[in-house]
Amino acid sequence: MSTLSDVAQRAGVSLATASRALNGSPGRTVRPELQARVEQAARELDYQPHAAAQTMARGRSNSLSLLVNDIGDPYFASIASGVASAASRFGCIVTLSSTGVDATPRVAVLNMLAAQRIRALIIAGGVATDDPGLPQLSAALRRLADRGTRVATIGAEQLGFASVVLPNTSGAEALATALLDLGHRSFSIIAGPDNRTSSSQRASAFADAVRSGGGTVAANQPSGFDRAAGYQAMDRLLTDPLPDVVFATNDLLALGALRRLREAGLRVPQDVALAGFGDSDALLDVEPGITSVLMDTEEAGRLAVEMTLGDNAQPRTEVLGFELRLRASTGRGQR
Amino acid sequence: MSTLSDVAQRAGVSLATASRALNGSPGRTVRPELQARVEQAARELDYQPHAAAQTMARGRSNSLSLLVNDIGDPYFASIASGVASAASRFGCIVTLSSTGVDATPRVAVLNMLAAQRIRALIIAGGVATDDPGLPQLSAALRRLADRGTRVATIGAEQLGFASVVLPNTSGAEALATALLDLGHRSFSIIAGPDNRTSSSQRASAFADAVRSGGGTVAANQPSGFDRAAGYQAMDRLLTDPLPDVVFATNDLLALGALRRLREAGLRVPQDVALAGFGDSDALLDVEPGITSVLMDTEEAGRLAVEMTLGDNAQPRTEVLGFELRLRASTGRGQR
DNA sequence: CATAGGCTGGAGAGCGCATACCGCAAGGAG
DNA sequence: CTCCTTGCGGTATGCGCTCTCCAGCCTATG
Repeated sequence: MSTLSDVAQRAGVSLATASRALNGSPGRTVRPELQARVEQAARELDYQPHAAAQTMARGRSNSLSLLVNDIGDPYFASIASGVASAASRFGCIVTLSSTGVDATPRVAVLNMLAAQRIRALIIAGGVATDDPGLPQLSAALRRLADRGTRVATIGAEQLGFASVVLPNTSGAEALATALLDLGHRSFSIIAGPDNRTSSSQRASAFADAVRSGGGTVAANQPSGFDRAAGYQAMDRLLTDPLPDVVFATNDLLALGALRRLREAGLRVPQDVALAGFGDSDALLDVEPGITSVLMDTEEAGRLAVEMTLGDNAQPRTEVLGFELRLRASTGRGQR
Repeated sequence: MSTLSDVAQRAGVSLATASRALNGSPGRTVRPELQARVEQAARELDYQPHAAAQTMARGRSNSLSLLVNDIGDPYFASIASGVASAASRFGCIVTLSSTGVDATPRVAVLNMLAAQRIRALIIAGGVATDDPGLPQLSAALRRLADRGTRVATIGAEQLGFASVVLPNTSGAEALATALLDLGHRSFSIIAGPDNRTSSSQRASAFADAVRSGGGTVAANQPSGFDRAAGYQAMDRLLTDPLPDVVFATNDLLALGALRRLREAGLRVPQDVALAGFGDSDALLDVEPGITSVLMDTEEAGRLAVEMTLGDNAQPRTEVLGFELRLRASTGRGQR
């Protein structure tokens, strides 16, 4: 493993010159001839800079860290994709932590990341608003930020950092309006856990929009955020007369509900219409097509990177766009 | 930002003692009283070790790197999930690179990783066997390995490193046998690109097993590896009389084919049976259920970590298990 | 022709930590 | 009671690099 001083020696220059030639130095230049000699020496020795040494000498690292609930979840995977591509444009190494939803393991991870002196931290995925570890998580985050790590969150603006805000409210409103326009009048909401801001935001914005548009919304029971929860929630809804539309606050819930409907022999949208939120890839192959609100999650990742690494002063929060995807599952309003 | 020497000073001990108290030292112990004093001082100062400095002093880092084609793809996301959880058990930081399928950008990434002096590298996802950048990729990989990085691959055993081998051959054989047992006789294969080993392995193993079981296999045309490719391949198949079964070498191809079949008004499995490979989550919500070969990709990630970080001498290659998932899409053989 | 000022190369001081080595004290064996 | 061993704390070196400071040269200017 050759070092910079090997390169310098071989090129017949000083360590300082070799460093300047290979990695540049603000406001300094190296005579082209020496520059070339150094570069050739580096090539001949197959020199690779030692990132840790650079980090130490420079006093800052070039790694960015992404914290997600579950990297196996397509939602987070898609964010990771955006983060990875954007970070590579900044020459940053991306480190990944998949911590689950609880606050406590996150605190542990944050401490490891503090040791890394990471340049930026992006947190995707919320924590339950009533998680007992929340104060410690906030404190750990605050410490990181105080020490120079730029923090941004995606869909967790309540933490008080730069944030990509999901179009929960605007998207849910737009969806509700569109469904009313289609002629639907009675709605049930499968809301997911009520201690997760994104699902409760979607649910309440949807309900408000429906009511102010003259529709009715049935009370709903909190649950999980995945297919199984959707299945169970739908199961409970089956005991009462069905509404025109079941709105699930995310796609997985909607898919779980769909499964229960199929098992009950009910047709979508003839017997009941169904809508989700997120328009994740999981909807791609389902028949009938499920109405949903498309969020460009890759773009969310990109924006978050931009907010932390971009040099131009970025706004502290940025609202992600959305697109309504009206599909067969909500019919054409001829009901 | 307090340093170890701050801690030592506050605790009234030397730097060395503080280091030993906080991070241990092989074969050395610290008197319990001093140990406690150091720990308290660290707590009071909110001391965090400087990972780069430790890396430098120790001469090795504790980061593991995962290289995938596309982290947004559920297959890779699932591997990443396994890798992340296993790596955290080893106290390793995971860095993620999502490089696409081409060899050349991978070489660039490998150079960055070389600078990181990473402890282990896990490569998931193959490269085309005829990629012009392949020799350079091999060379870069070899250099990394020579410098002490432990390399493992998932589904790319041809690179010559420790490897988790996908059950392409055994799984495809088992599937073919099962389909023959169901009474199917004529098969078409949607094989994906023929320069990707996993798809060509599955295709040829499947074809061999079918033939030796008395069935017939139609020649197939290479294509991509995603839904669009499956759609187009199915489109071409529609011009000829349909076989009993269409086997796609991965699930996304199968889903693309399914879409084309639906558009053509053909029913699965009544008009034609359909099978995929991988049993990814994408199949979860599709009706009818698609027969596939389940691979535990999370486990693959875990195994790869074990092979690189585990201290006990690991076998150089490990074959991933599989499970046949026979579902409605291949009928019950009453045809 | 003298001198200021820009350019560029080199010397050297750290960055924060682990660890080899040294020294001292206490305890056991002879 | 002495000598050797063992246990443990401290000192100091160096990991590989960046960057500040200084010195030399060359050019421009009065």
